[in-house]
Amino acid sequence: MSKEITSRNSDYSKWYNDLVLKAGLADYSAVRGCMVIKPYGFALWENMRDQLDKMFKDTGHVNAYFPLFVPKSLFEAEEKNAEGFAKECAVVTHYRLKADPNKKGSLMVDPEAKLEEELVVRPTSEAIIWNTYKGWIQSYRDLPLLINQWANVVRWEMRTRLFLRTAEFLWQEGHTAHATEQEAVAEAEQMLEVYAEFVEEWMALPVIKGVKTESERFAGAVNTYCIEALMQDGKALQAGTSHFLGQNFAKAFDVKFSDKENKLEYVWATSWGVSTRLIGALVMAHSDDEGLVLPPRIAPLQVVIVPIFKGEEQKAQIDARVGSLVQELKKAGVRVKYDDNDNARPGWKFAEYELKGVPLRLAIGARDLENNSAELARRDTREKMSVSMDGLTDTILQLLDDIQLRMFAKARDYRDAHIIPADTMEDFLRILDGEGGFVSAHWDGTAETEEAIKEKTKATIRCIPLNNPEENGTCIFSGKPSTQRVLFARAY
RNA sequence: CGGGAUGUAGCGCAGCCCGGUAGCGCGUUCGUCUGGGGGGCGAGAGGUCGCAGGUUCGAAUCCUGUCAUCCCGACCA
Repeated sequence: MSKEITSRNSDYSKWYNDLVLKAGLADYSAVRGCMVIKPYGFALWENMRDQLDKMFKDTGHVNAYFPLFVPKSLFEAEEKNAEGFAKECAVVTHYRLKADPNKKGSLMVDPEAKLEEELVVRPTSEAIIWNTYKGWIQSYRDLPLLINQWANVVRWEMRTRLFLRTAEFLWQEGHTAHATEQEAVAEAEQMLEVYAEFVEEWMALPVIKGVKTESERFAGAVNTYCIEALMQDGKALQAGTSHFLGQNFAKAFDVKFSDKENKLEYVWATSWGVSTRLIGALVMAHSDDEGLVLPPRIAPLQVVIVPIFKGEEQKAQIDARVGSLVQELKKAGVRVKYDDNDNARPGWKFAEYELKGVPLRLAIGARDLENNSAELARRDTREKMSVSMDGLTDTILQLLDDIQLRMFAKARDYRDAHIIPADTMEDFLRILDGEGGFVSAHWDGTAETEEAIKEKTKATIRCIPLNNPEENGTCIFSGKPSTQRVLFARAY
């Protein structure tokens, strides 16, 4: 009907856009490259954010907030980082508008209000944060400093896509300072584990933990850890990154501390982040041609109850039955909605809640009242069953758990079936041009080869998996000796 | 920044080639019958045709410019 969505087969990109727009996650805005996150999409982000925030705090971090603007002189202090982001920075040059004398009703930038120093709108906050940390850290007793911030950042992208790449996006960025290298490395690894746990257990999305190659590494980092997920179209998506920054920022911003021997040392740093991009990953990994499929643990709504009735009398009976059930479910911590809006009919509601990916739908009508039953439909398998009203809360709790596990298992099976070894460039390309996925291949370790393969196949090295087995072989491209396979894929 | 496409009612589109004052579906409003998979019937409301110029007696339609968005590339989380 009016909410037909494009099928995955006919046009995957269009399917994704349709889903995001029609399920009410986001909307385009009047600003090029920037989107509006609508209430339903934001509710999803809130659930993700709340859980991540809890996990950060459980690992000893605290939240703070740093400015949106970074003076250019600070921004350029860490050279590699500045260079890496320079091409996509929005810059504030003036601080005032005035009426345009040549055009009535229009405003113009006041040329007399030019800033002495331009302000860079943060593409990431290392610069302003390390400039601040300098004043906070004197002694080893001030360490470690474990701070996270929830913020927006701006990266002026040429080409944008809802959630996956927008000019402005929401994220969290953790920035930590440590007395020793080992401690900082451990922190970066720990946060990678936190991300992996969150994405797998809450978003039901299996990930591969790994390390980036030098050319894919965060600008200014010594080492970049990442979690990589696989979408249904066979393309990979970086779901989160955690960086060991060494002493690069400490040196650039002169952040030193006195150690126990009263020697001055530069501190060791990490930073780590995930963004609203995760919502894009969630959509592309689980959803189907009917709409979103959301994992119960982060679904804004877990259960929707739809009454089916003729006349006020039946409606009142259903209300009474549902009322106590809703109370019970809420007490059990279930996010439930009783949709008794009489403006939409049951069939319409069924389709609408499927589009929105609500994990469970309960329909109750006159027949059910007689039989003390209800019709329960699960979104992931689209399976419908008649269940007893007795013990229904337990039935629902169990099903929600089952959906969560099943969604993960399904995504994991798909992912596992799409990690394919290749030993020739012919195989390599055949896999990518076919169903896609990760191609596990030997690489000689040089940036030149990596670049050449990218040029030829559009595939990049997504990561060198953690605990990657040693295996002697020859580079798939250059034929030079190699000690391990790495994962290639076309990526978002 | 290069290539392609689109802008007409809240949404999706037709009309444009061949100029004559705007139409369809969905939604919406009212009434009614309805209700277990996106309802039926009847009656309404709703549009300076993205914006600015130009050609013409007359422009949604032709011309020029401009803005915006989407898709494909180069860049990136």
